[in-house]
Formats: sequence, C-alpha cells, structure tokens
Amino acid sequence: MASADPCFFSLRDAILAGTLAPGDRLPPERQLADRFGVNRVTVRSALQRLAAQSLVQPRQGSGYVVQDYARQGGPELLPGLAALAREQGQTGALARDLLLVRRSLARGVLERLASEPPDDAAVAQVELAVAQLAAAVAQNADDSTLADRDLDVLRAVLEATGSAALLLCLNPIASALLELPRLRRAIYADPASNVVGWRALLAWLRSPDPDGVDAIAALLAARDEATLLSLSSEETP
Amino acid sequence: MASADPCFFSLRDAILAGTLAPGDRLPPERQLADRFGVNRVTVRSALQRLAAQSLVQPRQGSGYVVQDYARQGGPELLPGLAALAREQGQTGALARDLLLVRRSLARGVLERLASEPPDDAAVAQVELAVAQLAAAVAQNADDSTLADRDLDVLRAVLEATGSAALLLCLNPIASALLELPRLRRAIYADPASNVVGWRALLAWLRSPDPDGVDAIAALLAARDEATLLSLSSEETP
DNA sequence: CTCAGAAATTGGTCGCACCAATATCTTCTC
DNA sequence: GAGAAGATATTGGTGCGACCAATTTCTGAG
Repeated sequence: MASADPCFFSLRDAILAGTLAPGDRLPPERQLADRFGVNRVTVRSALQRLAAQSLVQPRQGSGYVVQDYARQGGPELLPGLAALAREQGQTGALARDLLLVRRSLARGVLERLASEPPDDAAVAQVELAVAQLAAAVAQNADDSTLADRDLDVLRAVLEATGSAALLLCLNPIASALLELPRLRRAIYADPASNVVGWRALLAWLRSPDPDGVDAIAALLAARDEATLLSLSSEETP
Repeated sequence: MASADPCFFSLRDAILAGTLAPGDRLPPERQLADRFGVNRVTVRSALQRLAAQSLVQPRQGSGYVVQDYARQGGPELLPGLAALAREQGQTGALARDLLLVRRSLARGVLERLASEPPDDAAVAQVELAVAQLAAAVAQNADDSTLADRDLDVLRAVLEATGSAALLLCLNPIASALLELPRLRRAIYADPASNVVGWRALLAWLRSPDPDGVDAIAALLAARDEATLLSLSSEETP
C-alpha cells in the first residue's frame, strides 16, 4: 500500500536542495516506479504534483526535465523550502525574507486603505479578529493558536481591501511561517506587544490617512526587527 | 484521445467563478469520467491538479470538497483569475491589485538593498538587463518581448538581494500580468519612460541609501498610476 | 429511538495494454 | 565518409478492469 508521498517528497527535496539541477532529466516513470517499489500510476501522481509546482516539466517521448524553480516556481514552494532550511538549521535568512514579504504586503494594504477607506463592516471584522487574538493571549494559548489568530487579523485587514491578489499572496507566506516553529515562537515571544501593534493599526483603520502609513509601517518593521533578534538569541543555546 | 485539460479547466472555472461554492462536494470520479467522456485516470489527473492548487480536497470514501481558495489558495491562481476577468471584461480591479503587489514587493526589495548594498556583480546584472530592455525598446519590439525584458530587470534586482522568497512571490504576479494583454499594453504605452524609471533605480543601486527608498517608491507608484490611467482610457473605445 | 453491524459509496493503488511524441539507431544515397 | 531518410526503441499519455481502504448510509436488533 505504498503511497505517492515518499516519491514526491524525495524528488522534491532533491530539486529544492539542488541535487537535481535545472535541465537535468529525471529517470523514466517506469524506472522510478521500480526504484520506489510502487506502481507507475502512483509515480505519475507524484510527478504531476511536481509539475503543478513548476519543479519539473513532462515532455512526451523525452522525459521529465527539472525546471529552475527560482524562475518558474511560486511561493507555494516556500513551506517546503522552510522545512528544508529547518532540517539544516539555517532558518535565519529565510525567516528574514518571509517577514520582509509579509511586511511589504502589509504596507501595500495600508496604501490601498489610505486611498480607499474600508467600510464599517470590514473594520468591525478586524476589530473582532483583534479581540479574539487578545483573548487567546489572555488565556496563554500555545503559539500555534496565537499564530492562527494573528493570521486571522491580517486576513481580515486584507479582506477589508476586497483584493483577492493580496490575500492569495499572503496565504503561502503564512503557511511557510507556520513551518518554522522557532520563528513562530519568536513572533510571539511577547504576545502583548503584538496586540498593541494591531490595536494601533486598528485605530488608524478607523480614520485612515496617508500620513499615518509610514508610522504604521515603521511599527511593523520594528516588530519584525525584534522578532529576528529574539530568533537569533535563541540560536546559540 | 480526450485530454485532461477540458475537465480541469471546466471545474476550475466553476470554482473560481463561484458556481461551485466552498463546502460543495464534487460529483464522484466515476461520474465525472462519464460526463466528460474520458477515463477515470484522466479525471483523477485533473482533480489532482485542482487539489494541488488548493481548490478541492479529496476525502477518501466521501468525495472531493470545494475549498475556499481565498483562504487556502496561493497566487498561482492569479493567472486563472486574470483569464476569467478578461473574458468578463472586468480587468480593472485585478490589474490594480497586481500592480499594487508588484510595487509592494519592489519596495520591500529596496528596503533590503538599502540595509545590505548588493555586490558589484549583481549590480552589473541589473545593468545588463536594463541595457537589453533599452535595446528592445529602441527596436520597437512587441509588448510581449518588452514585458519579458522588463521582468528580467525586476528579476535581476530581486536576485541582487539573494532572497528566494521575494523571487517566488513575484513569479506568479508576473505570469498573471502577462495574462492581461490590455494591461501589458498599458504598461508599455510609453516604453521610454519605463527605461528612465529603471535607470533611476539603477543609479540608486550603485549607492543605495535609505533616504532614496521613498523617492524610488514614489516613482514606481506614479508609473503604475499612469499605467492604470492608460488602461481605463482604453476601456471606452 | 439508539446504536452496532452490514452494505454501498467513493477515493487510492495496482497491473497491463495501447497510443502518441520524441530520441536513437540503421541504412541508403551521394 | 557524410548526410539524410526511414525504421526502431524509448518515454510520457490514456484506457480498462480489478481490488483495497476509508467513509457514509442503510438495516435491524435491542
């Protein structure tokens, strides 16, 4: 009852790690099936998943060619890269990048909201999400729960813009963040200050003015800075 | 010799358009195979592609449930959404969002580069990309070529940061932009000014200082503003 | 009415056959 | 001997039928 997962992850990790370089050709399906001890159908299932992530490209009659995921791939690869980085203990650089992207998207949202203030219902949604986060903090919830609540807040803010593109870009970033337990802990090393930050954003949301964008952005940047500090201090022990 | 594509696109569009709402269950594989006149293997191939994009989730014994792509999906859905919006002639909102995300990511890059100036080799790469774009403009290349060259510039800038996350986030945005021909034309309505903009960024790159970030960001924003104006003026005729 | 167990439904895997596109080798021509 | 046209082998794509595993639904005993 061998599953398709081992085949998928084995090949995926080999590509992400660079063991299989762009331009390389994979062994033929029948051979892979033999090697992994599964049926060709199962191998094909795994290969199709790889192709869906732009990691390989099938060429009938020729074989599967490894793609350059840096040029073709999307952020859905980030969770996998995060898991890989974690195994190798090199999460620092990736964590910094993820926070940067998140912050950048957040700033984009602020600019949008400054020019088009959200309606009251949307603000109420954000308010609710912040309240639930605060409640979770008060109950000393585990950081997994806190992360979920925190993401709900950000999601509510994004939904206030009515922009699908922003939401879709954030989702994989969020998933990748959750793949890095240490980063998750670092983000919530000081849960209370997180709530304070969101409350500041909420206050701005109620009367959004362009001048406030920089202030909020600076606040988010400072928060990420603190997170990274907390993360690096945790590296040594 | 029916292919998996019709099945895939039919279901995908139904989900993106909302005809199939989150929580709905798809007809069973065998029934879909019958309806589309293909084998179950082919249907499974299409369904696995949908699952890879978080549009559906298979549940053994139960069926496929439609997911809420706004919460689960990633930006790899944007090209599909773009194609759908184009058919309905409602590209304006999506175009604006795409430009916003692109601009936001670009600003994130600037901040990173301001704190960590790129090495000379990376700057040279950007220089080369700008030169090739300028050459294409001088030759009056079609906007498809221009778009590619333009993206190469942005890619070179991102690579200067050495950040995989930023690159992976940009890729699907770029693909989605290319799915909107009108937007593509609007971006290159005035190719020369594009080159000017990149040259300004290039100049900043050679001696990046934090104070210049806002200036470049404003320049990018103005550029997008002009693009949207050009796009909306094209709508009426 | 409740709940345990049987039956039906449905996705997951297997094995084999055949088709279509590509790559490689063979053979013929010059 | 070099190049080109055709034959052969390789390799991904699809079809068919079967069985397994998880879930749901139906059935009947209490």
